[in-house]
Amino acid sequence: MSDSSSDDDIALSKRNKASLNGNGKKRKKINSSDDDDDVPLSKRIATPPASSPLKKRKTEPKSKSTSKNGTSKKDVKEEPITPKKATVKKSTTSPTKKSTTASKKAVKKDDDKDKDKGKVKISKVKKEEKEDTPSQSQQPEEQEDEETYKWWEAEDLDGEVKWDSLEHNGVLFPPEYEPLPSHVKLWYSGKPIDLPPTAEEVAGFYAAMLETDHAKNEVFQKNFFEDFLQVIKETKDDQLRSTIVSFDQCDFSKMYAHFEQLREEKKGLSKDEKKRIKEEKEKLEEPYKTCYLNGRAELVGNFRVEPPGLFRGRGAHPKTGKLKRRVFPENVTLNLSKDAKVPPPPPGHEWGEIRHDNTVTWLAMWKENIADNLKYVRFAASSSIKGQSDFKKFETARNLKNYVDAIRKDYTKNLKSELMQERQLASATYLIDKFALRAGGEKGDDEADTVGCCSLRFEHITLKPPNIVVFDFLGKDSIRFYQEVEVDKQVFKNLRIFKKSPKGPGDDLFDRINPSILNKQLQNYMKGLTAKVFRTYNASKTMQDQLDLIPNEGTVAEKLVKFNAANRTVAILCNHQRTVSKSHGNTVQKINDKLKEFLWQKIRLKKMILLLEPNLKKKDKKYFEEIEDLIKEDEEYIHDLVITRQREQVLKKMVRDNEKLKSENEPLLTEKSDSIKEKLDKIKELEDDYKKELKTGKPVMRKTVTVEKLKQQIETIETRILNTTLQLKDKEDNSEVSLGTSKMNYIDPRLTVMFSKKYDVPIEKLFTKTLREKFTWAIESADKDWRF
DNA sequence: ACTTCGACTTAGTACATTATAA
DNA sequence: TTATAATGTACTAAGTCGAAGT
Repeated sequence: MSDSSSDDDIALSKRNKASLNGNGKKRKKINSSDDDDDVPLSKRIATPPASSPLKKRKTEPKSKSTSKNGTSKKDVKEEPITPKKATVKKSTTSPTKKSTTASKKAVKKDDDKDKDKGKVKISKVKKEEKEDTPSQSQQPEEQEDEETYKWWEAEDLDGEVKWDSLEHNGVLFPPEYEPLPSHVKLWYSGKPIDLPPTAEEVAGFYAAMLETDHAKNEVFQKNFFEDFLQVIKETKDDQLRSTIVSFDQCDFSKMYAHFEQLREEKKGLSKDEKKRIKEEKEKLEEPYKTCYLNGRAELVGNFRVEPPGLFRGRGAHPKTGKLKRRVFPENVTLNLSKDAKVPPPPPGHEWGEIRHDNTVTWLAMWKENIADNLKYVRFAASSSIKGQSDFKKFETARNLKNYVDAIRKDYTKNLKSELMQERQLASATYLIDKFALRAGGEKGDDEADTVGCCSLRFEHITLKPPNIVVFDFLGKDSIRFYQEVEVDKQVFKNLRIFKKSPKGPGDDLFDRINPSILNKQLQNYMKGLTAKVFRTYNASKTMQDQLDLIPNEGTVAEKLVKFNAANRTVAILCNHQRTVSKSHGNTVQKINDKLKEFLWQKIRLKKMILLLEPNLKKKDKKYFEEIEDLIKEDEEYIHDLVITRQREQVLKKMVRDNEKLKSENEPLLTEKSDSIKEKLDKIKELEDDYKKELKTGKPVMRKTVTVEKLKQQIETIETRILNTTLQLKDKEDNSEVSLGTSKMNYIDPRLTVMFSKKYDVPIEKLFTKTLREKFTWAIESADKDWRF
């Protein structure tokens, strides 16, 4: 069992195979999507091709042990940080002194009062009445009720130092592994196997995912199994080691079934019990949720250490399925004030490192073992520190409008530059500006092969004279970017040059530039300008323009629809997608059936009118024209639909009633029971009527009606048809577009606030609670006339 | 000059909760 | 009231970008 060393080979042999031509570092990968040659526009191909699309959702038991593990957590929380009383920071602390040394990190952290940042004025000092109850009980509620710190009314900070004091209670570790009950085992070669807990845990990770697409992915299986073998090796159980050698012999289904059962049980819990469990969980988390930044309470974002599991890489990630190992306190570095109390590590453990670096904003950090990346515990999105940088981001983007004309003019000119590098820079900037591409840094062979602007390769664009470019590549998260667009003539020419031989598939389109060069160039125009600013700028600009088109009229619901439509144009610009839910096809089918049925009803009613007054047909030809639209097959189909549905309803109700009767020990109903039979007979009668109708083409009328009434009914149905049609269209339009990402990251929230105020649409309809908290600064600072 | 590292933002998906239809 | 669909949140992977390292 070679361990890690072999990762690379496995990792998608297919993909790397191709890479030879071009210079060494270039990767090649021509068919990112073997199987989807003609996927409809912008359909993602990230997901593994095979796999049955209609699989019902399987949830994998997240981490085993539903139980309240008994680990040490509690001990830890015994002393949450003391509420640090109000630290009234004098508003005017040393006004700006420019941070002297440019970059020394960690140099000036801690408490020397003369930080550079200075000038944060506290507009409202929070008082903490709780001070006398030092321990656990500082409830967030109380604190929330107090005035929150309005940093946006304070002066800005600018500089290296991010805080003056920082206190927190560390991080929450996942519960220890609890071995499965003895009757649940991994089976191998048809026999149950005893696994030591560490190995069983890993097997369980896979078992829990058995019905997911991941588990069916070969790379995933390979990576998982390799690491599984490695863990077995680490157990030093030589016999076991020699037993388990082949993935194909492993049968995880028993374990899977067990997890399913646990899930069911959990679902079946009574309300009270669920509530109790939840409360317990909250209590456990309590101490970690809040920290103190410069003496003020702030929420922590991800205070939970990521639990071990199998790495779920997106797209064709070479490392997908590898074991993400458990993180121990020894792996964790905490960051807090020098004079802050260091939270006690879980009993029997030590913290890896304690740091006091006030030039960064993370509270804790550890290194993950898949790609050796750092993972951070940070402040929540609603925190002042995040809010400030968010604000800054939008102000930078907003500032771009003062420069964008010049920049565009320049790059248009430079499209013809004699210098290849300049020409490439100009062309790349054009693409970023026009199509909202990302910068596109280099990626390694041990990552999914995705690209952005600077890393576009030969095969990612196709040129169609005179000036059409077809983009087709996988971007961030392996989301497909497919667009057929018209471009500037000169850009088209340039792209053709950039593709000229000897370049071929696998070669970089922009071989003279990279994001670093590009950004450096952009900085010349404006401080803080980088490639990603264009995405923010263009997104917000687009939103502003779209909102400007909306008339201030109609109901709230109508205005909301328009707002969402504007939001959608932005999402489409940024290529924000989501997978269509596997039930989507079904849903659409259902709606279509509904529509058909409405139509049928309508026509049927019209026929009735004619039965009552045949001469109307000549009088109002148009009105009755559509009767011909209904073809026999459809009619039959709908009859069947209606009849089947009614029967099912009756039977379903019977089943439900029976459950009640059963518990009361009453005799059960059957299809023979009088009440049921009566209903069924009626349906049968209806069915016969329909059959007759089908033959004669004349609806059977059992009740007396008037033409007036029928016309009225028709009208009702018509509005229903209209509504349903709209609903369907909306659903289709939206099914693969994700509005959330742009709302959260790209559209200046002040635009949304402006819309809310100007159009009188409650902000609750536009921002969810979390977004309202994140964007409090915008809600309080923008008015109805605000402009991006 | 280029690569790697560190810290931060952006992103889709899995799961939980709430709203709506039946 | 219950089943299902829509919406919202938690989670963590995957980007960007500046600075350190070589």
